[in-house]
Amino acid sequence: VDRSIPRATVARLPRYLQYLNEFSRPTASSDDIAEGTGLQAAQVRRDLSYLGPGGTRGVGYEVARLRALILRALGLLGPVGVAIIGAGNLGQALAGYGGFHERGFSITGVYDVDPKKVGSAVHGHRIKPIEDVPADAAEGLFAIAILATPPEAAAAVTNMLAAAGIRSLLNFAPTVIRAPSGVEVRNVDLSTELQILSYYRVRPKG
Amino acid sequence: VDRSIPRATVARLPRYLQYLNEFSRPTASSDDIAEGTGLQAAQVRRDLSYLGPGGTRGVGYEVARLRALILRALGLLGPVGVAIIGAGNLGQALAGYGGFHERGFSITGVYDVDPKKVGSAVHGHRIKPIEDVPADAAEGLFAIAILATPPEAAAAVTNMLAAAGIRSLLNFAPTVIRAPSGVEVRNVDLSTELQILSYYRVRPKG
DNA sequence: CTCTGTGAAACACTTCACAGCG
DNA sequence: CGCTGTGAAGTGTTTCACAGAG
Repeated sequence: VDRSIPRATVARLPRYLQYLNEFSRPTASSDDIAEGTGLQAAQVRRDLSYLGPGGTRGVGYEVARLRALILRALGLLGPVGVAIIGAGNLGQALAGYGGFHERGFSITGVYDVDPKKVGSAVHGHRIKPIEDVPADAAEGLFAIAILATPPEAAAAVTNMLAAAGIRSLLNFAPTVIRAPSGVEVRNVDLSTELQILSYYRVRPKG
Repeated sequence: VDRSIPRATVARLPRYLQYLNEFSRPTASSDDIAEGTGLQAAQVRRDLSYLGPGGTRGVGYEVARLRALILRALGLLGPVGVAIIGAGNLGQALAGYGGFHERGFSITGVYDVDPKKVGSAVHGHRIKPIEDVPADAAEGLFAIAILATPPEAAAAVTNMLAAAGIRSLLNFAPTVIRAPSGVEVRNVDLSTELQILSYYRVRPKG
């Protein structure tokens, strides 16, 4: 039996979770979920089938149970530690994002190179020196790192994190990061998104 | 001849553009680009082939020409107007992002519901009332809208924009948006990204 | 010889359509 | 009867491997 879930399905699981959080009735059918998320009912059923049998034929999926199944599949049984690298504008804004705890994450550190920033606090998190990253990572303090550095620094920081055993990176710096092997990198870049949208503006439904 | 470009390729074009911007030599081979972006050389060639013949066998792609081809394919011949809906924390931060002009976009308006905010300015952009959106959109002032509203407001704003003929939305609100037909929506959500990364933290290389 | 551009094969993902459970 | 779960078909994407241009 292959226990792994297709990448495309993994990318949709958070969407189901989000929808289920706002769902009021105790059970939801694949049609309900499809309707609410804008996906096909067949796709919803296929996706959820990877989590193991979770529904009741003739009824649908028990919402509370399905939520738990998705959280377990995503590895969100307990809080997951997240480090923010870079305490500039963006890093500080991210540190202030209130939804971390509620969604199963906790900020375990905010790091910066600038000695003038180190020691001060943003949104209740003391800023630590970047040199502390390897030790904190090795200690298992955090499992995911958010890169909020200037683009020039991103490559060096990536290597430092990879060497320290961190395998999950969320990159906000507008630069191409070559993922070291075994490391999963997700890029979130405003310009990239706008450029993609620009294509579909001219050529709808490509 | 089918002139349309596969979605997966469109999503990678900005990455090529970013890489080419930092490339110093006058010509780049598919191996160079693959090396720099972390993709396969065959994929680079296939992607670029959708732009029409652009390379020289035995040499590679002329960087300046290739950049122009990609920009044209993305519909970025002249500046594209972008509206920011919602002048809260996030909306203000986005309005301050300096890279818009350089990347071919220009902010044509920042809109908010709150009468107390309307009239004041953020980063040089006067905040307009949300009621102005339909008229401004109809006038062709902007072609892409960035949603930076609270999640409760996102659905209503989406409908308003769709009715006004806007077909490209970048949604930063952490909520599920059902795209009206013909409208391309891209979601950028921190929690979603972290949840996906959490999966690969537990199960590398899925 | 180097490197592009592309048929063809391989792979991944989505959708259809329906057997069969509750 | 309503709905799940899934073979099988359909579609989209990636990779291989090489003919042929420069």
